[in-house]
Amino acid sequence: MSQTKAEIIQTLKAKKLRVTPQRYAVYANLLGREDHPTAEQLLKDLNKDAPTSSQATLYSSLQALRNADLIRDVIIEEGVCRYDANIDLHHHFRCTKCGSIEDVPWEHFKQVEAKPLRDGLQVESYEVTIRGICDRCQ
Amino acid sequence: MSQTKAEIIQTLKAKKLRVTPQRYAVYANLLGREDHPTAEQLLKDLNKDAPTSSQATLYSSLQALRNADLIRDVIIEEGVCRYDANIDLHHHFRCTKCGSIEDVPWEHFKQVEAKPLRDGLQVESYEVTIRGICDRCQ
DNA sequence: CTTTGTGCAAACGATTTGCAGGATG
DNA sequence: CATCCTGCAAATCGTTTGCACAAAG
Repeated sequence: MSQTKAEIIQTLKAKKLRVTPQRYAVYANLLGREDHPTAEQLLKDLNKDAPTSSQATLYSSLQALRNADLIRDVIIEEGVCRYDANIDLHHHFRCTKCGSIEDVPWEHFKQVEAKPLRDGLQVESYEVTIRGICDRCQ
Repeated sequence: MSQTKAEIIQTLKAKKLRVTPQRYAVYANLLGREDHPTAEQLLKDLNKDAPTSSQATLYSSLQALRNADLIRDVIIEEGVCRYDANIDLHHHFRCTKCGSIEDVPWEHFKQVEAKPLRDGLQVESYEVTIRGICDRCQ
């Protein structure tokens, strides 16, 4: 999963995205974490040491990366959108106590697809969302 | 599923909710439909013929009904919350073209629960979200 | 008559947008 | 050097809140 700076830049170029420091920083940051941050958390982290991106630019970077299928939204709680640089199929677990979210490997619910849906519905994708208490919060 | 006015009022009282015309209207409306409306859609429908509820009251009614476990949120798309008077376990299908949402019976993915999650995670609930194209949009 | 709900309007938080200047390819 | 990006501030959208009045039990 870990990519070098040059590799990340290559990925962006391959998607025909202009490589700016802000856009690079957003994508590199998301690639380096698995906690599905909100825009606010992401922005705080990006600007932790030195100012890196404004709020407006962050949202525009996220939109560009999403359109290029490099990241995806995670809609799992009300009001906020979370972002995920893992675009492989997977499910999510959300702790109802601390709100943390973690990936659940696709294989965990592989059997789901076995069951066909009623005729007339064309399925594009599906995903299992699990809610519960995580290790730390027990 | 269909309930008489008296039955609905009984349900509200049983949950120790004060029965106001607004609260009754919201719950009765949600019981009478299966399309998981947003607050905006609900409000428009409630006030279609005669003014029934203000926006602020609608949200407060929804909150009261949710706290009483008579309705539940459906978080399936960005930015808006949808409401559902069907509190039985079930899954959801969302049409990526028209945005409509429909229920998928619990039995459809009954097999999901067979698979145990890793130790340390305590599961409270889970739900499958399917995205695709509905009958009308094909 | 005590408690809780209602409706208005203002407040709020997350995200989007218009626009002038700046950086990228 | 044409195109696209950035950052600021204002705008927008869904939802929440403060408060004076009204209705429910």
